[in-house]
Amino acid sequence: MTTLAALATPSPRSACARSGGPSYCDACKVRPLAVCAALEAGELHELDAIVHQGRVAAKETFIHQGEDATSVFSVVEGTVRLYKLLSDGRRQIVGFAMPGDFLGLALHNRYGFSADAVDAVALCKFDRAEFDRLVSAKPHFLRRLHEFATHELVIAQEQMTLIGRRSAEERIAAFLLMMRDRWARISGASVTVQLPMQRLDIADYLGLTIETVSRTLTRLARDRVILIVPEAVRILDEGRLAQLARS
Amino acid sequence: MTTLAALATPSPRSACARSGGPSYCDACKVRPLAVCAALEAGELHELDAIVHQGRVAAKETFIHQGEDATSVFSVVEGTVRLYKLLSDGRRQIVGFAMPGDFLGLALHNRYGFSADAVDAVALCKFDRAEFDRLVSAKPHFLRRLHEFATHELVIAQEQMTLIGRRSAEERIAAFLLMMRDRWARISGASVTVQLPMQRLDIADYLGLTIETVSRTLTRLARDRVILIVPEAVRILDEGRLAQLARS
DNA sequence: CGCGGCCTTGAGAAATGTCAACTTACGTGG
DNA sequence: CCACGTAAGTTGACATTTCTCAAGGCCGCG
Repeated sequence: MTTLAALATPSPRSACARSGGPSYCDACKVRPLAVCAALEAGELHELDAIVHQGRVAAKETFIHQGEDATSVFSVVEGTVRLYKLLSDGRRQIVGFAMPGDFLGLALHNRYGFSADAVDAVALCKFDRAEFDRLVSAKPHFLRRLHEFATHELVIAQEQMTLIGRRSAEERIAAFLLMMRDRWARISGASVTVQLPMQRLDIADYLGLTIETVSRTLTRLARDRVILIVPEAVRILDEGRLAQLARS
Repeated sequence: MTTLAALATPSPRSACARSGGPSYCDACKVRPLAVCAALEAGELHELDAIVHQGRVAAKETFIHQGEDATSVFSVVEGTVRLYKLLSDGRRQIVGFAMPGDFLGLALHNRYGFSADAVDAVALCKFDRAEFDRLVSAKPHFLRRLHEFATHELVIAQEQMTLIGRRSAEERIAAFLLMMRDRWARISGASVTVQLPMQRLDIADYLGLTIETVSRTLTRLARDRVILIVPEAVRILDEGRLAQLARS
């Protein structure tokens, strides 16, 4: 139910998404994408020594906005939604974290957002203090973390522009292309864009309502720009979609 | 007209906002707020050796979205607006930079936004390569930069929530309180909130139109929550304003 | 004094939100 | 294996906020 309890597999000192065999981060499938890529083979065991591998079931919350930020995470598998809640229940999803993404940048040691697993998620969890110690000892690791933060900031600024200045159709088109590109980095290009999150999540990410998302997707499908399939969307007319997103 | 030309005062190796006397960063009025605070007295001369002090007149653009990110900046005086332009002229202001703020976080060495001076701006400019060299040599400086980036990210996420999920009135109220708090850090608390930017800037920051901003401010003034004065707003009923912002 | 930039105000339009009904898919238990 | 219940998604009718367009006011500056 809470952060730690949600991380079912206890296995401390286990590997970062190891695929059997000796438990070391060097077997990790997402390492090239993750922050860990900054560490060389010889340094990996230091990370290995403090990592806790975990799984979070779909819909479980493992970061609670406002709580003490005692851990940081690296997503190995699945999709995570990061969001802020207003007192009256309105929600803004500030990002989706996917394999390779780093979670836990926090100010004043408090989480600024909550995080749920969208589908089944596997992640590497680190105690913040231990992680910090490692980061302090390795400037190139800190540099990579800083690159990740900078990247996040750039994405956030683009998201502001999307939400603040673009129409519903433009937002949806841009969202689909963004998801396609993100999956492409992780698992290769495809015209089928996996959408593990539900309509409500898309709505709350784009600053729209679920009905507007549904109607807009339906319209794009009617116009043969996309094909809606369960858990995904197939892009039929990439040029048109890109045009809608730029506009 | 362009980045470098706009930085009128040539004076290389001058101080970061020095107030007369020997030209060194240790006379800088905003140093405690700026990234430079991470450097100790003994290290300051290294920064001093690569800083170029500059001034940018109101409305001049000194960072152009998409161009090579050859410099980074620290704002000393005045207000800067950072924005993204869409091809059809729509604009989203992604932030206002004020004294102590750091500018120039960039991905792939391209600026992701443009930046203009809102009023007369004084800033410290650094060649990115030289700055990077200094950062690489001083992990505690990198750490401070990372803290700044993290802070920016937190702000950006709040801004997303503001734009994506709050009404015009809530946005305006939150904006006024944010500006008040930012000025408080720089120059002390006051019920008079300086607003150096024009209505159009506020609108483009909050994802609204200038008319909606104007109407909303007028309404708040009519309800005696604020008093509108030239270049500023006086907060009359802080409780009410905070309530509107939270809601 | 008159012009131009900025701001305000009003009237009507448009995009998106709200509310409600209905469909579809899926898992559970009879 | 079917019936039911529930969660997610879609669609329609209508409401509301915000935008758009247009006019007018204020004020500093030439």
